Amino acid sequence: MASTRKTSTGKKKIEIKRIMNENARQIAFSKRKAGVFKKAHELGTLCGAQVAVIVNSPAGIPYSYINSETVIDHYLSGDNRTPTPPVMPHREARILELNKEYSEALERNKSKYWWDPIDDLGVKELEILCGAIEALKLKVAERAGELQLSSTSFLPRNNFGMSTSSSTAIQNYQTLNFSLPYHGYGSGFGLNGTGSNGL
Amino acid sequence: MASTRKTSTGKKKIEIKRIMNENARQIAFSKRKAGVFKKAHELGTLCGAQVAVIVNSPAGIPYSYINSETVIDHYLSGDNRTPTPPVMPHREARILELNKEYSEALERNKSKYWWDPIDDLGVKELEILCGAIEALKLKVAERAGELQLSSTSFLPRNNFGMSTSSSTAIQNYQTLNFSLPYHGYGSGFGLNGTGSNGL
DNA sequence: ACCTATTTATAAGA
DNA sequence: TTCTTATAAATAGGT
Repeated sequence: MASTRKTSTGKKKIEIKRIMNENARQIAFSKRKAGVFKKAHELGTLCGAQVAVIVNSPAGIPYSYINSETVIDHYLSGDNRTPTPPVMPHREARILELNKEYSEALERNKSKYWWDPIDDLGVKELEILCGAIEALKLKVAERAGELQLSSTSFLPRNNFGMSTSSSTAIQNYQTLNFSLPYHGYGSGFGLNGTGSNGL
Repeated sequence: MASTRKTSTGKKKIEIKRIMNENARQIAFSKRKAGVFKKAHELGTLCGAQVAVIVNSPAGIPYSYINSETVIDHYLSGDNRTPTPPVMPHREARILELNKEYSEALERNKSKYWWDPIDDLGVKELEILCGAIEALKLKVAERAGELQLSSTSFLPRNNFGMSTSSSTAIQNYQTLNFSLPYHGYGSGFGLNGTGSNGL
């Protein structure tokens, strides 16, 4: 031990309100986004829960963590046949395609955390996000069917009138994992130009 | 101080892998779900980021935290006029309706954290989730337009072919806050019957 | 639900 | 951005 010099004043308690200093806000965003993704990952892993986290930076850059052990396991297991449901709506078919594409993308990117920014998949990842959201919506629609939403007077506006008959067919294709960087689209959040953070 | 008896062996480090004990897994799910929601809330508040977290318990019960200071602030400010965009697609109109409904629901429920389970809003909240997902999808579609996805050969399957012309119109109506309990639908996760946790 | 020993996250600073 | 460190916050195991 060469020195015992104190190099930090340490963490201080802060109020949960908007950080007004722009630079400090950017730093907090980076750190805490990573923290939330990590916690979401742990929740999914420890408890077997499906988790989706989508964050838009103040400048509008989307990041996300979306997991589904079910989907990933299924595809990586090599069983790529579609389950041939009684009726396969286009929407579900599309999700299956996206899941497959993503599992392939996954294999090309082995980083410490697999939600780390991937530099050359912007368009594909956005596609996958579309699919993930579709999958979540299907899940909701499925549940809506269970709750018989359409019989409630509250819901003439409901346009998710899927029959519950397709529920079991999509059981194993709900969500998927990925991350969005889209750096280079920071429409003026005024930081130093290192750029890889993409706020 | 009547006693100095040690009442706990304290936290122990655990591996991030599925918790095999069902009861322990349920407890971890409850605690960590709250933790993730809180962290997501802090990220949004501190950094002004839009955040959406959706969690399905192992039994399929959906919970979510979705924030948008923009939307809530707008509606709570009393300016409920629609912005009258050049063309208002049905989908966007629907989101506006849902946002308004939710801001009203918010006022009726003041709990420590506003994503705490609300016991009698199941159907309405599910509706709102549909709207939130729609909003997220719009956001993605908007971004897809910016990236010119439709000109990419990769995307003949893209069915989000919105024109970018509506982007600015929906700028302030992207997301909203809420929480889903849906307790009482735990399809056999086999716990003691306290029930308020809703796994 | 509450307790508390520990681990983990993170605010400041370099 | 990445590292360090003091401190705040989260939480695993128990009651």
